[in-house]
This record gives sequence, C-alpha cells and structure tokens, in this order.
Amino acid sequence: MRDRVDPSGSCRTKTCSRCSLSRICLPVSLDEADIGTLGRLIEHQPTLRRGEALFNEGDGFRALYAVRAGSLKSFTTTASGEQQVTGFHLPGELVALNAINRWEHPGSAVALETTSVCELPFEKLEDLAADIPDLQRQLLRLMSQEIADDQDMLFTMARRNADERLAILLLSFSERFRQRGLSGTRFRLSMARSDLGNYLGLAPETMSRVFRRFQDQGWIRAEGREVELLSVEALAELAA
Amino acid sequence: MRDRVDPSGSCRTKTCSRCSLSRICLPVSLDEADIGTLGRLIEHQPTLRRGEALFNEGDGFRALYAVRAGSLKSFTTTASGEQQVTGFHLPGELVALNAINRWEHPGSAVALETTSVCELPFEKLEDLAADIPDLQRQLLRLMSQEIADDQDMLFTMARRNADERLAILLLSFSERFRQRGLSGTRFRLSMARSDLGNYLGLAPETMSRVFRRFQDQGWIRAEGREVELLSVEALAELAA
DNA sequence: CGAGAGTTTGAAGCGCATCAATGTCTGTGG
DNA sequence: CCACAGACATTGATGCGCTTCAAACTCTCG
Repeated sequence: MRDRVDPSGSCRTKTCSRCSLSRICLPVSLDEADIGTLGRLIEHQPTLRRGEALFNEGDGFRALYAVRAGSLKSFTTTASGEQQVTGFHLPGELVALNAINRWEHPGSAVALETTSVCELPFEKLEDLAADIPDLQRQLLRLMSQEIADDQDMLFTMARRNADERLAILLLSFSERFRQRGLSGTRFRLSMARSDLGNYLGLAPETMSRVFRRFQDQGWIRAEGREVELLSVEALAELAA
Repeated sequence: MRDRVDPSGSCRTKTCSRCSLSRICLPVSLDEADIGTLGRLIEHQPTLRRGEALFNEGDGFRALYAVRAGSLKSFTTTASGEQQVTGFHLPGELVALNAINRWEHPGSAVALETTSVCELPFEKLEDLAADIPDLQRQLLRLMSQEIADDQDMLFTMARRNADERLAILLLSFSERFRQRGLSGTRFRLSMARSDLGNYLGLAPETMSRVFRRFQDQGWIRAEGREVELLSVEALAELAA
C-alpha cells in the first residue's frame, strides 16, 4: 500500500518532523535535522472555524501560513464590495506568498471549514533560509510554481469556455487530493458553488448548469458538495 | 531634475554598478560591494532581434534574465497552436521566474524589438543569495510581487469588461514607463494590438474597437503603436 | 515597390450574465 | 424533534457583450 498522508489531525505537535504532511509541504527535500530546525520556527498553530479569517486584506504581513488541516479560500475585495476568489488552499499548501513584497496582505484568507494552520514568522524563515540552502531553494520553487499556476489560470480565464474551466478545476482538485493520499475520484469540495464560480469567473447559475451538463453526460456524479468523477478521460479531453 | 533611467543602452558593461537600471532591477537595496558581486555573476548579455526567442517552451532552465534594453513578451502555446500571452517585460524586469520549480520553461519569451538582457545563472544566483541576505530578500520580494500582479490580472480577466481591461493595461504601462524615467502619458507600445488583445483575453477586432471608443471619447490619441494618454483621470475611473 | 502582416469596420450569432422564481439544504431555537 | 430562517442551488427566459466571419484598408520592411 502506498504511503498515505492523513489530511486531518495527525500533526498535533509544533514540529514538522512528525507531521504527515512533511512530504508535500515546505520541508520537502530537507534532511532530518533541518526539518527539526524548521519546526522550531513555528510559534502558533491557530485553529479557525468556518468563515473565520486568517488575515484580512490590508493587514500587516508577519508570517506565511502552511495549512495543517481543513481548507481556506483567498480573495480580494473591490471598493464596491464584490469578491474575487484568487485561490483555494489544501493541507500542505502555503498561504500569503503574495504579501511578501509590500509587507501587507493584498487579499483576505478565510477558513472554508474547521481549519488549522502553522504560522511561519517570515523574518525568521528568511534567516533560516540563508542558513539552509535546501530551504531557500524550496521557498523559491514554491513561489515559482505559484507563478506558473497563476499564469496557467490566466490562460484558462482568457481562452476557455465554461465547460472547459470546470473540467480543469475538477481535475486540479482531483490531482491535489490524490497527492494527499485521498481518492482522486471521490471527494468533498468544502466551498460553495458560488465560490467555485467566482474563482472561475462564472456566475453561480452557470456553474449549476455546467454541473448538470456533466452529470447528464455521465461524466460526474454530484450530490451537494460531494463529487465523484466517473470519466476522468472525458474531463481530461475537455481540459486538453 | 529627477534622476532619469536611460532605458536603452547605458549599461554596456557586464556589471550592475554602472547600470542605470540598478535602482529598479534586482540590485535594488543592495550596497555597492554586493552590487559588484552580483554583476560578476553575469556571464552573457545576449542581444535579440525582433521576433527572436530568448528561450522556448520546454527548454531547460538555467538562468533568470533581466531586461537591459528593449522589451519581450512571454507566452505559452497550446497543442492546437494558439498562443496565450502571459506578460510583457520592460527594462529592469526579470524573466523566467515561473521556470524555477520544474527546472524547465513553461512558456517562451520573444523579443518585441531589438532587445538585450543580462543572463543570471540561477544556481550561482542561489548561492549568492544565501551569502547576501538583501539579495535573497529582493528575490523573494520580486517573486511575491509577480504573484500578486498575476492574481490582480486574474481579477481583471474574471470581472472586467473590454473597456476596463484596456484602461487598466494602459495605466499599467504608463506607470511602468514613468518608473523608468520616461513619459507616463506618451509612449510607444512595442507589441501588436493582437498581442495586447491576446494578453487581455480579447479578440484583435475588439481591441481595435475599444481603442476607437477611447479616442472618440477624447481619452487617448493613438497613431499606430504610439499612444498618448489625454485623460488619465477618465482611464483611472474606468479602472477603479 | 510589392508582399505579408497587422488593423479597421461592419454584420451576424452565440455564450454567458442577469433577472426572477422556485426549490433545497443547514443549522438554530422553540 | 420539529419548524423555521437564511443561505445556497436550480431552472427558465431574456438580453447584451463579445467573438467570429468577411472584406477592405494600411502599414512595415525587405
């Protein structure tokens, strides 16, 4: 049996060494000793209820956050009050990478369910990265990947229709759940349809219609927030 | 008189110390000595003609590039041959930040006019960043800003109509030219309308129509690739 | 000067947003 | 445990903004 990553709760101590997420989180590629050092950096591991904010747009930036369990959405808000969802964050993923330059959060992050995170004070993380080459490299890699992913998303928004966008998103979640040792074909989306739609630049009504179309085609089964992918191939063809 | 950055040609030597772009490029916030060290990293300063590629999608990643003079566009290509422009790069800006993780370029970069760049071998840059805390910080800041900018662009694509998109783009260029000591109200766009449109997720015909609308409103004057902003206020209001 | 790329303009159609109404879930207090 | 409120989801009808197609025009540069 393949190694499994327990996505909820097996990292109860303020250390990375015994955290089941260490293979997909920041410590990836660090050796034992360095993982220990990194773990000692963590000062707080706040737990948030559904709807609670990890930070708000405009807040001062002090730390990066690694999701330990649960999930978050990031979003910006316009003057007129509308929201734009910029991303969803699953266990092992880093939040606030966009806040480093201005030393201020350009958007908010809110828990989509009961969620706990590891707080990584950024100045200390920087100091540590200067001492541990592998950590520096990993930080740069994660940020580089975030840039590549965002640019991919730009392409999706610019050139794909509603069906293709949803197919791409479903496959993205599938892959991310799989990496975390969960099923890649059956999972629970913790966010509302309207959040998914907002992220994809589509109205909630359109989301609903596309979900229906996919079900009518027999490609997925969706009951509320539970989703089952019945034909990954069909979705992949749409996404191609 | 304000300091001016000569955007073309005043950095003829393989050093950052005497480069007029050092105040907006990677060396920002480094001291004299460190700037010298950084400059010694530069091995090549290739010059590209219009249409020549700096690198192609799928090429191995070895170095970051800083634009010295001229301009580039980044883009990805689909299986079916269509292009998606992911960015335009002006002097002082870094190219290939999206290639670090996979050690491979996820897109191509092509010169929009005669363009020269400084090649920064990445592994050496990493080593140097570990020695020079300010350099490490600057690298992380630049990448963080790129993430924030891309996410901003995502918002633009998801929620803005054609007029608003063009207004936002024109103001972005205006600001970037201004930072480089050039006029923020009169400048030459080195890329085709179709590239601008592609970047904004709009058809070339739509670009043409929006340009016309802006001119009819008296907000801009456009003759070919020369653009003059007549009412920054009107554009800013659209972009708000 | 000529050719090909880039631009403009008009006409038609389609995809998605919007509006409106109904239906369904979730969690809370009686 | 049930009833209810409020958020969320679904479905249909309509309209608008953009794409697409087509054709003429105009740069640019070899």
